[in-house]
Amino acid sequence: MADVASRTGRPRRADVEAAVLDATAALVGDRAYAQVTIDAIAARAVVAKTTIYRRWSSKAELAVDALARTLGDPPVDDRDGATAVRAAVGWLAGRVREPDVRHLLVGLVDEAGRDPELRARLRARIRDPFTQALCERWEVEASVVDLVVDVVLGAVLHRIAMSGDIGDGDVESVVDLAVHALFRGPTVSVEP
Amino acid sequence: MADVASRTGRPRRADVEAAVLDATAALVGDRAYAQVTIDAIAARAVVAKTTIYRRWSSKAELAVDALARTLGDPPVDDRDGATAVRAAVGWLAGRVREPDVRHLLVGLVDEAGRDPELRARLRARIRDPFTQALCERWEVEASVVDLVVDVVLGAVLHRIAMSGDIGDGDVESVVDLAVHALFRGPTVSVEP
Amino acid sequence: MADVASRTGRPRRADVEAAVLDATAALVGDRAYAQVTIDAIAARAVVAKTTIYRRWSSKAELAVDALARTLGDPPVDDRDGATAVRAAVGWLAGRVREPDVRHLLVGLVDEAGRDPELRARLRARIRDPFTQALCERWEVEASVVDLVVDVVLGAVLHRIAMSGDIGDGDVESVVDLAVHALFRGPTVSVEP
Amino acid sequence: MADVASRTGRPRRADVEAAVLDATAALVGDRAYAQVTIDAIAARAVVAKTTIYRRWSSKAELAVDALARTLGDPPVDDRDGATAVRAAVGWLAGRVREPDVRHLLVGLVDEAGRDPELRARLRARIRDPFTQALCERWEVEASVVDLVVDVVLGAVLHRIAMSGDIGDGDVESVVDLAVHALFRGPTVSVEP
DNA sequence: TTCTAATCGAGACGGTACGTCAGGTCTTGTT
DNA sequence: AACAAGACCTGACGTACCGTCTCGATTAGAA
Repeated sequence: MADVASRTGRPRRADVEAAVLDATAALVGDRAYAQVTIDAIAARAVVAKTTIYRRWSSKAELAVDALARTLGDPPVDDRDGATAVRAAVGWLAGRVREPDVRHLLVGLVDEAGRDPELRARLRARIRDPFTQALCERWEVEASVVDLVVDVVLGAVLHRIAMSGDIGDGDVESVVDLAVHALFRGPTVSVEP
Repeated sequence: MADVASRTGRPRRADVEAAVLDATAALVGDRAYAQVTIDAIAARAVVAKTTIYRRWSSKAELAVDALARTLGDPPVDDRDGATAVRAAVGWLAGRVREPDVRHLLVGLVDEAGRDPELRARLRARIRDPFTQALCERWEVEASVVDLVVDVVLGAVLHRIAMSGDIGDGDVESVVDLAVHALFRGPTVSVEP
Repeated sequence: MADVASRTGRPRRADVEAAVLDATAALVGDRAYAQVTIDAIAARAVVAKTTIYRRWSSKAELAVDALARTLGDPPVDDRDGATAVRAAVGWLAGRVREPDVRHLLVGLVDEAGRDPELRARLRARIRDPFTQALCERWEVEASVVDLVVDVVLGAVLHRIAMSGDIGDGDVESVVDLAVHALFRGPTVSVEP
Repeated sequence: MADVASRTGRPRRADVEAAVLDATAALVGDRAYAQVTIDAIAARAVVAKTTIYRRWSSKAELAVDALARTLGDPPVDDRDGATAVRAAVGWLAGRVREPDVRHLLVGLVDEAGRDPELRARLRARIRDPFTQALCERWEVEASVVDLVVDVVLGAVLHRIAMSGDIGDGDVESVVDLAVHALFRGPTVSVEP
């Protein structure tokens, strides 16, 4: 979406964006993203379908923004480095277990496979902000954090997709695994 | 599918199954799972659509079988325990990077989120055989292997979905991470 | 539409065509053709929209068939030449005054202006059969009959479009005018 | 349209009306009335869509005015009564053969069927002026002229709609037919 | 050999969502 | 006020795919 509004013409309704994104998140909390129709989103947001297509060129773009909004930012944490990082990663893992975040992310991962632009958008809006937030506060390398994020998100999503759910213990395990790699470095091979 | 062929009536063509599964894998190698239509599969396999639906009740079920067939079995390995296990997990990670396996799996993960039966089928045909193969030959607990598989598959898939590709080094990292957990136990440090 | 049904595959439902054409005529009796939606026709005929589009490539083609069916054939007439011809033309004029025939014809005339194929279809299905029926029974030239038909239909339609209705006397006048030309020849100029 | 300009506020641009009507006529010369969008007219007239809707309440009203402007008035003719009347009717027939006049009229006829106000407007702006011009100069009854006009316009339009074009001879025939009725009276022979 | 029952090919069918388009209304800032 | 620009709502469009169905034509084993 354009960052600068054009100077002329009727300005865009300011509340439309939030209404549509919230409607999307709400509907996606009940059923999977593929089951949520643009018409249903429009109806719930009390907005015309054409208004949605004027702002987002596809369902996927809309989903990225809805995900970014629903996901939110990790809570601030003043504790010691390792502890705080672990908390942040754990928060992310917890968010992905929620139905709305999960449904959006899974649906997008499916479509991202066939759309490079969507991938870039997904990185820019979802992963990068989280990674940056961590890097700004503690001394960690961005590329390593990216991998940690992918491991955590991927593992949790895949586990739920395969088993319908994931236990608290398994989430802990995955987070531990990833954070351990983050600090010790990921190349701790089993062989001597 | 029926295990026993009925005694009367025209017998089913024996070569149909392989032709359809191969056609599915071939088409899914080029485009994403959602882009591959049943009609296209039927046309490529030179088979009627009805013939497909007589054997598989839905596109998803067909995809599971196609995935199982395309994925194949891990190569036999006579080496020492830890080394062989790592090789097996590494082989799995390598297979998931291939477009056909990846597209099928991602598409199925999407649908599995809203279909418990599909989840069960997916576990039974894809994850369990692999887990069993490992458990039979080496002393590892099934539930731990399951988690390792989910971590590896999920991480690799998610990485590719986010970045379009995954480097050899990152694959190594993920496999190391997972195998390390497999032997040390995943509960490295739940408490701070 | 294809005259010969293909030998293979599920045969087309025989009653669909009549149901759709009747539904079209019925709906077009109430409102103008442009106001009648394909969805409404499908709903009234208890048929899927796709089924309609399988048989008719556009709303206009459907309308031509609906018009041909609704219009019907001129009643048989054993009387003397001139009298019978006048009766036939009068019958045509009377039919065009009916809302369903009128709405269909006006809507088609509008679209025919931008579609040569539709024009040909319109001639073949509507005007030619009527002209032929007259030529077969009495000694009249086809091209002259065509012109007479165009004069009668055009005049009645235009009159109704301009005034909302046309009186019985005016219909008589138009028919007389046209039939007079038919027998005396149209080139009876006012000048000597 | 308002007859008196209000005293306060910015005065209306005087050249807008002509620009819009000309743009309409020009666009309608190429494609059919239904294919010409208000946005296209606005763009061609270098005028905002709101400016158009401030003057005309609908596309149809605009089209009526555009038609009246494009059609123009019959040329003055000082010859003897019958000859001049025939020339005037012939001029009208000739004008209707032009693409712009024809497209506008056909499109309006379609819409007039469902809109009584449009019918009245069409009569007042198109048919009545022509009829009056004839009545003022020669001794003919208005209602008869109206019928003649409807016959000529209807016949020519319908002929073109059915055949794509109309030959000069056929136009002559139609005009002769109509004018003949005008002078002899239309009730040549209602009874057999 | 004839009968029987299931398979196969071909394609019609119902249903659901898609993304687009045009008419007409409304809301800004500018003249 | 009028105007330019463009957002907005409404309603219909024609398309695509899924999964079901109905035919005629096969193709075996059973009677």
